[in-house]
Amino acid sequence: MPELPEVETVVRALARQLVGRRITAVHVCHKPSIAGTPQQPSCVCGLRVQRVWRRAKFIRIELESGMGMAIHLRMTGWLGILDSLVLSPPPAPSRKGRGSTVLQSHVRLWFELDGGPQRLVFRDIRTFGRVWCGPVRTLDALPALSQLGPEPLKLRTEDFVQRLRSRRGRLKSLLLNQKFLAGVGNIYADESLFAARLHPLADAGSVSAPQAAALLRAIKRILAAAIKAGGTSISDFLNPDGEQGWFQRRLRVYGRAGRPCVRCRATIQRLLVGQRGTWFCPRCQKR
DNA sequence: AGTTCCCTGAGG
DNA sequence: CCTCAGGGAACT
Repeated sequence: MPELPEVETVVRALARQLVGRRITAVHVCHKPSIAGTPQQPSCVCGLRVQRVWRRAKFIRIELESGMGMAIHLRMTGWLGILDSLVLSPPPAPSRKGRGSTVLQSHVRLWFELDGGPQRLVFRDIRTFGRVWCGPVRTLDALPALSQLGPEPLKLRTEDFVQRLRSRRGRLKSLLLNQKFLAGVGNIYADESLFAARLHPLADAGSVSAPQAAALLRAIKRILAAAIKAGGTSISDFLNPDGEQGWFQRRLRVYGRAGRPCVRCRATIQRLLVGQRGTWFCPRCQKR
C-alpha cells in the first residue's frame, strides 16, 4: 500500500533508470487504468524523460515539450522497468514467489523505450491505480493534484499547528485527508499518532499546540526513516527492482492488535476510523 | 464530517 | 462461503 515513503522509493529508483530515455510507443491493455486522463497516453510518444519526482502519493514524470504523466499506485500499483515482457496470467494462489515472472502478471499498460527492449511497465492487481497523460499544466490542474495540502516533510511547525487547531473532527481522519496533509496514509498515520501519544479519535481542534508540534515531528521522523528503509512491504509493495522495503520490521503499532504495547505492555487495540483499520495503545494514547 | 463503493487476492 | 485489506471519488 504505497504511501509517501513508498512512492518516494519508487521515484528515486525510476529517476535513475528513466531520465534521458525516450518513450517510443504505448500499449494499454486495461482501459480503466487511464480513466480521466486528459489526453491519450500516445501523446507522450517520441518524447524524452526530463524529470521524475513525487507530489504526495503521485509519481510525476516530466517529458520534453511540456508534456508529462501523473501516476497514482493506490494500493497495489507497481511501476518499473522490465527487460522483457511476456504477459502472464495471474499466478495461482499457491505461487507466492517474488520472482520476475510475478512482475509480469496484472500488467495494465506499458511504454516502450528507445535503444533497447526495456519497457516502463505499470501493473496493478486491484486496478485502483491510475495513469494520467497530457500537458504538465493540464495535469497540475486536475482536482486530485491541485487540491493537495502541504508536503509534510516541508511543512513548518507553526503552519501545521495552526492548520490542525482550526479544524474539527477525528485526528486520524484529518491526517489521512490529502487536502489537509499530502502523502500520509493508514500505516504512517497510526505510527505517528502512537509516537506522539495521541489518540486517533481525539478531536483535532482540541489538540494542544505542543502536542501538534510533537505530532508533526513524529510524522517527519517516521516518514524519513521509512524512506531510508525503502518503504514498508506489508503485503504487496515492491520497489521498481522487485525488492521489498524493510520498514515493516520497525512498525510499533500498525497491525499489532492483541499484542503488548512496546512502550507500556498494555494490549494494542484495533478499531475502525472512517472504515480504515486503526491500531493504537489504549494506555499510551490519550484522547 | 461521515459513509459507500470501486477492485482482487488472501485467509478463515 | 465469508471478511478483510485501503486511497480517494462520490455520495449522504
